[in-house]
Amino acid sequence: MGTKKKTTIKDIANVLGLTPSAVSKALNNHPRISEKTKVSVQQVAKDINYQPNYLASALRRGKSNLVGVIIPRANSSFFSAVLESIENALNIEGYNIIISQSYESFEKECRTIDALLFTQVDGIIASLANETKDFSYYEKIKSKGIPLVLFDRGENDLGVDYIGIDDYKSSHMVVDHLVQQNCKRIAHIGGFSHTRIFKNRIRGYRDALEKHCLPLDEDLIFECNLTKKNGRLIMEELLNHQNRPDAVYVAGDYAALGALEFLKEKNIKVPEEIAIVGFGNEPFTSLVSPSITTIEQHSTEIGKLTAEAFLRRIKESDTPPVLNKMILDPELIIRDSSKKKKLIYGPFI
Amino acid sequence: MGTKKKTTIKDIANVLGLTPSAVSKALNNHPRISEKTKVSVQQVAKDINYQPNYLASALRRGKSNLVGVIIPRANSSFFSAVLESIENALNIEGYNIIISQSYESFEKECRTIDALLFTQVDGIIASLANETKDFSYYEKIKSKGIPLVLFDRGENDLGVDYIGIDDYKSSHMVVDHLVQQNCKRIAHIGGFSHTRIFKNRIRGYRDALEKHCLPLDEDLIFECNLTKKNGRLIMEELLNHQNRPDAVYVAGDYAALGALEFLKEKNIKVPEEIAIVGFGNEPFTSLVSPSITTIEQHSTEIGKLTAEAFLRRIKESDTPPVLNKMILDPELIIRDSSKKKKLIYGPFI
DNA sequence: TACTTTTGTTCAAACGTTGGAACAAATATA
DNA sequence: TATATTTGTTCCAACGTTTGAACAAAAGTA
Repeated sequence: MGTKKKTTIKDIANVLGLTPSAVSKALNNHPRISEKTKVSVQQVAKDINYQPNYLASALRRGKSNLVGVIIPRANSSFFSAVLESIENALNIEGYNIIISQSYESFEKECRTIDALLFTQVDGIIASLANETKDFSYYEKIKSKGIPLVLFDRGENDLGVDYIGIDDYKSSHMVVDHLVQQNCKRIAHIGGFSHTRIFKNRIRGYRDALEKHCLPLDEDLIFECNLTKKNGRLIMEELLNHQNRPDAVYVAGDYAALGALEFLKEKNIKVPEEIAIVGFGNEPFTSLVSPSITTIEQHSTEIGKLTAEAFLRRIKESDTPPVLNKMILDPELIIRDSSKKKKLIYGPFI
Repeated sequence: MGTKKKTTIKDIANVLGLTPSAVSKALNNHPRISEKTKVSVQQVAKDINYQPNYLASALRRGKSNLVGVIIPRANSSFFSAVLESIENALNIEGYNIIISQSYESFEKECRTIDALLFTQVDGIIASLANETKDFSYYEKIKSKGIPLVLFDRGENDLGVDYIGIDDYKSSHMVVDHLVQQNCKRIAHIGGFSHTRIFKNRIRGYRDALEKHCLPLDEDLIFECNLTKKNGRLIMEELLNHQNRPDAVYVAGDYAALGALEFLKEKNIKVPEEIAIVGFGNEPFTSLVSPSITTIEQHSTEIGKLTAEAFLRRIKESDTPPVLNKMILDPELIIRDSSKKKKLIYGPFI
C-alpha cells in the first residue's frame, strides 16, 4: 500500500529545526511568530504534504467543528434544499456537517442523537420526526450545553431557536384562495396534530373557515401520516360522504398526489368537481396533470437562517438565553388543480 | 447553562478507587479484568452518565469509525435509497457515516474529499459527479491507504472496488423491448460518454440495434446532462428531424420527463406515435401520464453490497489487492409510455 | 516449601495538537 | 551602562483514552 505513515507537525519541526509548538503556532498564525518562520513552515508543510490531524486538535481544543444535522429524509426536495443551504453557510465558517436521517422514526432519531453526541459534534440542527412526541433526547442535548437549533418541525416547549414558515398563515392563504374559487365545502387532510406545524395548519384552516363564515364540519377533517396512500384512502372516504366536499386542502404534497390519483381513477374532474391544494411544492406537483396548487416553504432561506442562528449560538455561547424564533411567510403557488375560474387564453403553466 | 463538565473515565476510576486504565479495560471487555469490576464499572458509568470521548479514543487507536459517503445529490430516490442501505449496514458494525453531496460539481467533490480526509475518516464510499474526469483526488485517497469503494458512477482506471448495475445489458433490455413493440427507429438521449456508465449504455444501445438489424443513425444519438430541460430541447430537435424516430430511449428519468412533456405539448401521442423509455425508476415515472417505462437499479441491494465490500476492505486491510467488482442485473419496468400493444382489458397500472 | 502460572491491577507512555508560562535575545528607554 | 519592553522561541502539561509492560497477589504444581 501507499505511504501509510502520516506526516505530523513534528516532521515539519524536524525539517526546520523548530519545536512542534512553534510550528503549531506558525500554522495558527500566532502573533508572536515571525513572518519568516511562518512562511517557511507553510512551505515545508506543503512540501511534505502535511495534513493536520483533526482528531488531535479537536481533542485538545475541545471542539470538533462538526455539526450534526438530523432530518426526517434527505429524499425530499424541501429537506435536501435546506441541507444544501445549511451546508454552504457552515462550510464557510469552517464547520463540516454530518447528515443523519431519522426516517420519521422516533427510535432512529434517538440512536442518531446518541451517535452524534458520541462523535462530539459542536452542535445539532434538527427537524423532528413525525413520530416524536417525547423530547427527552433533545433535553439531553440541551443539558450538555451543546447548541441546538430546530427548523420546520419544531417544538415550542423545548425552548430552543427555531426557523420555519408560518403554518397558520399558510392555511389562511389556501382557504382564502379556495373561497375565491367559489368553493363552499373545504375538507382538510392534515398531519397529526401532536406536531406543532400540523396543529397550526389545522388551526389556521379552522379559523379561516370561520373568517369566511363557512360551516365547520368535523367529518371533513382528517389526521394522518400524509403519505400518498393516506391521501388515496382518505379521498375515498371523502367521496363516500353523504355531502361531498368541493375542495380538499391537503397538508402534504404526497398525500395530495394520492388524493388526486384516486379522483382521476374515479373520473372525477379536478378542479371542476373537487379542487385540490397540496403543501410543500415538491417538484412533481408541477409535473402531474392537473398540476397541483401548493405552498412553497422557502427552503433555501430557511437553511440560511438556520445556519446563521446556529452560528450565533456557537459564538455567543453563554449570553443570556434570548430565543431566535424566525417565522417566514409562505407563498401560495396556484396551479391547475384549484383553478376553477379558468382563463380562456391563459398562459401555459 | 447545564452541567457542562464532561464525565470521563477518570471520574469512574475515582468513584471505584481504580485507575483509569483499569476502567478503560473494563469498558472494552478486556479478558484480564474480573467480572466483578466490569459490572461495577458499567454500573457507575451509567450512574454518572458517562459518555466516552470518541475523539480521544479515535486519536489513540488511530481509527475514527467514521466513513465518508460522497454522492452527487441526496435528492434522488436512487441515491437516497442507496444511502439508507449503506447506513444501515455500517451502523451495525459501529461505523457512523458522514454524507456529503458533490452537487455534480468537480470542484465541490474535491473540497469534500479534503474535508473528509481532514476529518480522519476511516474510509470513503463515493459515486462520482458527472463533471469529474480528473481522478487525482481519488488517487490521493488511495495513496493514503484509506479504503475507497465506488458505486454506480465508477471508473475502471482507478482500480478500486465497484458496485453497480450492468448498464450495457440495460440498453439491450430497453431496445429488445422497444423492438418487440414494433419500433423501427429508436433514438437515444444519453449521458456524456466520458463517464463509464453512460458510455456503456450507449455501447449497449448500438450493439442492440445491430443485433436486431436496425440501421444506426448517428443523428439519433445525443449526449447531454440528462436534465429535464435537456430532454425537452433534444426532443424538439428530434421532432424536426426529416425522418422522425418512433421511440426514444432516454438514459435518465428527468430527461425522459422533459421529452414526454414536450411531446404532450405538441399533441404527439405517446406511445402510439413515439414511445419513451427512461432510466432510474424515479418515483415520478409512475405518477405522470402516461407512466414512464424505465430501468430499476436495485438501489437497496447496491447499498448493501457497497457497504459489505467496504467492510471487507477495512477488515482485511492489507491482503493482496483483489478487486471486488459487482455488477447487478437491471430490471425493466414496463409502463404505458412504451406499451404500443395495449391489452384491451389490462390491469390498472 | 519453592517454583511456575494465572489473574487482576497499576504504571507509564503514547496518539498529535495546543497554549500558557518561561526564557533568552534583541530592541527600546532611561 | 543599567533597566524595561518587545519579540521569537522553547518547555511542559494537558485533552481522554488505550495498551503493552510490569508487578503483586492468588492459585496451581512439583
